[in-house]
Amino acid sequence: MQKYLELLKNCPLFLGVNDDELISMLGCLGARVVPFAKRQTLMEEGEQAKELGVVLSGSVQIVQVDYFGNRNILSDVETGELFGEAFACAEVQSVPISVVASEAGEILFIPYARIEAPCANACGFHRQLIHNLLKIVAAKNLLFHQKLGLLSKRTTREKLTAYLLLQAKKNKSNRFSIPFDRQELADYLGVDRSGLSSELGKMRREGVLRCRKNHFELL
Amino acid sequence: MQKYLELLKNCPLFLGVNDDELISMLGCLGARVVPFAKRQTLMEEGEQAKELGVVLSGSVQIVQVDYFGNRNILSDVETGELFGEAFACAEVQSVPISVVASEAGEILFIPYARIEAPCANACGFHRQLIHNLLKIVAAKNLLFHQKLGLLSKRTTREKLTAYLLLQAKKNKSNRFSIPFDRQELADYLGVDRSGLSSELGKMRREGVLRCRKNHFELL
DNA sequence: TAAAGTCTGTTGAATTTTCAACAAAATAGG
DNA sequence: CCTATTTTGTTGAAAATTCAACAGACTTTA
Repeated sequence: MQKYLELLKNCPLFLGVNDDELISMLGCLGARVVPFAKRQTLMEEGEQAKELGVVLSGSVQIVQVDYFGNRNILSDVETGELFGEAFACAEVQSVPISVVASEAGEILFIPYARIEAPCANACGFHRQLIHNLLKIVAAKNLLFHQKLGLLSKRTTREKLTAYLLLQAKKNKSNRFSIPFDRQELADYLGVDRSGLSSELGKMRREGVLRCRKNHFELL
Repeated sequence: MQKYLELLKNCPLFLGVNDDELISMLGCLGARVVPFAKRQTLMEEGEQAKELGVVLSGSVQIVQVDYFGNRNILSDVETGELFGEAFACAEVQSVPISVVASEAGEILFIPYARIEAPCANACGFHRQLIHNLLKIVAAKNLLFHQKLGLLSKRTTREKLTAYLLLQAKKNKSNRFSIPFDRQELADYLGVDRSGLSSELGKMRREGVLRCRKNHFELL
């Protein structure tokens, strides 16, 4: 846990929390660190969402798989970010998604009940955490708006360029890496992988794009 | 305002608020009622989101329009529901959507700053409202997950049937009305209107569906 | 009630996507 | 360092979507 203190201090969930308090707070919250391997499932569709997860290292993806086995990647969660918080806050009985590790690492799981209810020690930070959570969940709403904007585009080309422009903006640079391989990007954009590859080839030939593996440059 | 008290008491935003308190609370919050006409824009893309809206009567749609004029309907907001709350909570400088009335009615606008900050009178309900907001925003996240599930389907037929099944489930009945005309439904599902119409015709001929105007029955 | 306007369903052609299959390139593991 | 596996790019054919155009049904309003 000690080695992640710096990360946690900068995590939006703990914004405004005194550095000294952080450790005792984590104890009060009943937080626990869980290591995981690549491809491991951290939260299964249908489960009850009692905890939220903070990615301490590695990365995870939020995925849905429909009746016919089509994978839909809803989002990618990087170090310092949260997952499952919306389901916990909404107190859903059955989460509609699975969380799968894309890179091995460690998660900090925090029982939501401990965040929500003022505890026996009358810790003062619950109010702050709830405020932070509200802002985080609201910000995720914005991300969903963005993603809906991508998926509502009609062609692979439009989806792809809109996605790449968003990434460039997010990274404040025309050169950036994406957290997906080709198949994952296709599942994220809701398009066919081969069509995506061929569209990338076309853009390369048109000279608007350079890419190698998951590193891209817009020209 | 008086005539909407019953509605507001059942509004998730005011869950747990004492009936007597409601009136004085609304005053303390600086809430104001605004009437609007059909097709009127209630919130414009690019604005700062300082207020959230509660639909008292009528209904509104959350829409995005891209560079080429393609309309994307993100959601439909009915009586008693909220809009703009996520942008207010996330304190965004520029909302990425517009809110347009689909039916004339009235809105209760509430400045978010008044909800968030404990007021001079030290009203006790701020904590409760924040909790309610958190749950509401988290629940909207779930709705977005659903919509992403729809949009990630590859064919018009799949999107349409998934949407109709969701509506049937939501209404707990195979007979239900939808809040969209054909063009709006197409813009909601991200498909071509004529293709949607023709798919509906096909389903009718297959005998799996009956529909007239915006009333549907699944067989 | 008539006229104007809007909404819906149909059509066929052009475009785009999906699907399946394969080979080259890259990666991982022993 | 070599082999097995995974990832990526390409292809062509089949399927589906989009687009534009139009006519009939339905609404609105004058």
